[in-house]
Amino acid sequence: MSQFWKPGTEKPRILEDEEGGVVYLSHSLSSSSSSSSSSRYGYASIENQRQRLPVYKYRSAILYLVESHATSIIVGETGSGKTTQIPQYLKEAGWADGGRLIACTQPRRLAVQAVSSRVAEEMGVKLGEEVGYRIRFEDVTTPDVTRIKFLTDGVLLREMMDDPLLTKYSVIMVDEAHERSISTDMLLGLLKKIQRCRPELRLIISSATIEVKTMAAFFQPSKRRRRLEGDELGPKMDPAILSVEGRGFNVQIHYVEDPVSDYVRAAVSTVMLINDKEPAGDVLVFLTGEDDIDAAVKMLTEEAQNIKKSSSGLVILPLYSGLPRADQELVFSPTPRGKRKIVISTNIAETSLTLEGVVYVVDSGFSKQRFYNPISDLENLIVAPISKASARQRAGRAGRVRPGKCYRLYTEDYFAKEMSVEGIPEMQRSNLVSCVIQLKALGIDNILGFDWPASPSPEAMVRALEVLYSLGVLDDDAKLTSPVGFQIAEIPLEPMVSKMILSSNELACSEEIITIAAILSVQSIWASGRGAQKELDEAKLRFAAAEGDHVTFLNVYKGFLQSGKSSKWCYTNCVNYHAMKKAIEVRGQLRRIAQRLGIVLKSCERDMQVVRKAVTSGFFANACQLEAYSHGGMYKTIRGSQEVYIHPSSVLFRVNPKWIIYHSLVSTDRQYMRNVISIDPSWLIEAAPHFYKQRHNPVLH
DNA sequence: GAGCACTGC
Repeated sequence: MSQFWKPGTEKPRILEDEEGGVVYLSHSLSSSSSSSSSSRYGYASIENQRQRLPVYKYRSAILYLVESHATSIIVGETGSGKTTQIPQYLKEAGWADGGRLIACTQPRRLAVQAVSSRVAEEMGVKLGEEVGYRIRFEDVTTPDVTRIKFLTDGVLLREMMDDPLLTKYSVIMVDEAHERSISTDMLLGLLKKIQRCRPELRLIISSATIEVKTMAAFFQPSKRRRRLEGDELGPKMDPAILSVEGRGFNVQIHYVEDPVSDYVRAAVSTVMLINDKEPAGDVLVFLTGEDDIDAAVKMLTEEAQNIKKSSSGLVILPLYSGLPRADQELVFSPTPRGKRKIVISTNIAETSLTLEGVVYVVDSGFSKQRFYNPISDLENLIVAPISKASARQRAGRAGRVRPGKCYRLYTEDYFAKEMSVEGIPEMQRSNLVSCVIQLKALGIDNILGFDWPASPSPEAMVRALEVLYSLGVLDDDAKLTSPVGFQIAEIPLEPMVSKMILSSNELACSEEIITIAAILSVQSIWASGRGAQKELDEAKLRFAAAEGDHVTFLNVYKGFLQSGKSSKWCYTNCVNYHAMKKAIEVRGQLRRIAQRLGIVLKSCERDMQVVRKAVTSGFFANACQLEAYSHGGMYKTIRGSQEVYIHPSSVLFRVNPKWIIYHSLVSTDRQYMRNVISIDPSWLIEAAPHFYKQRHNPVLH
């Protein structure tokens, strides 16, 4: 065993850049690696395996930085082992002594589960004891026993509602911070605030991109604060930066010489070229969405049939999240001997899923990205160029098993000069209603002055404040109202859905509304079509309610319960069994929360008018009136006179009631309303007098 | 008669 640095002993040799207050560690200075030279095929103990990870060389440096700096930023490519090893190093160094906890957050649930079970295995303990995890619905930890806890960043944000200073934790490691999700950014902003009250708390920000200057600048204390701190004992407030190399193989990058006009066609011919010229190895193609992917699969299948050479066999598989589970799993099956697997995927393969055996990547340079317009309050999905960071991540997918190649369907000049370094943080591309209410609930009064890693536009924040005001969540001073505001903040759903649940109490239909809220929170309860469109439409008719989609959901739920929650029943009725199971889980959680908030669980039996009124109380802002019968029924929103249409998947498509409320809009060539319910316009003034009366709406008066 | 990049509480 090599000697590790312990607090109080001589520090390891590290270069310090006092000017910027940033610590760099050059590779040559790192402590000697004790990576074992035993054959990689031979037996290696867990300890040996741990020591072979690139991060191991930096063990004492990391512990030194964490001891001496309030915030350490660790840059490490995939395969460095930072996620599994750093929490263990911290525990070994005593950071979990005295009943304290080490936290490590992840953006995704699956990662939380995978990483925690790996770490438990390495430590030789039972998952849920010394090492545990927590995600929504699953708290696999034991109080006073668990020392290392993996959790989603969303869960840690929720934990702050009960314990605003997160006092249980001695170190919090925020992993995958480069992804810049809304909850990661919120967490970073809040952790920076917590640090001021808890100087003993240590933060580790873990990022895969080299561009960490902005992150370091964010955690840099202001000059004034630094003066105040003076020479006090304790960690330096200046963030430290440490870079750890990854363990990926080299990936050779190829660019096109001239820009391509049709990236689907270009992707297909590139795959054919790889198949023709390159040795065995699977291919991963990044396109933007279902349409692109289906087109590419079709073209490739045709081309492959045309050549039909003796040995050339392609296994062509699409991959996107909307694909039925069984089809998704096909991409993980081993490639048959003599065949080449071609996976054509969305961004899901960039971060969420890892495919082994990929040696060639084809990168279109585009992905679908969400953009939010605070003026129209609309979120749109738009095909947009990816960032350099994304391009690098995609390329890295080719180097997991052996040296690979990445074919970029854009020019080198474009990559160098036009591609942005990093993507726009999600915070700046989204509706902020949920985010703002959560900050308010944590006592952040000055939302416009909140110190974010990347500030959203003032327009977006003002819009969120307006919506929350109209829902009665905020008062004239933009403070959370009591009890409504606090209750809505407590419910882990969009505020408009939460408002609907609160109103269901007075309307005595909480059981029905909670069912609707649960079903709206899962992707879709209908089995995705794939050639069975007719069956799906027929199945929908069996459940269809004249009132609209929300009431239809209640019928499906009733049928599912009567079948004994049968998967066979789901199959024959084109209902997605997994989605129903998830909805039932969410429903259980919501019932518990509702009870805690004093909502009486009560069914309205067959009275659907109260159900529609409850929906109206949350979604009054989405009310529309039928204007014309063109294109199957053109509606206009009452609020903004925006032209909208009922989505053909709705049970009210072509039924066209005069007044409806929609749950959400999808924007394509038109604005389509998904999940609509018919209402009586008089309910609007009843539900939101301030919202509709102040506008002197001629339609309603 | 059309479509859902990806997450999360």
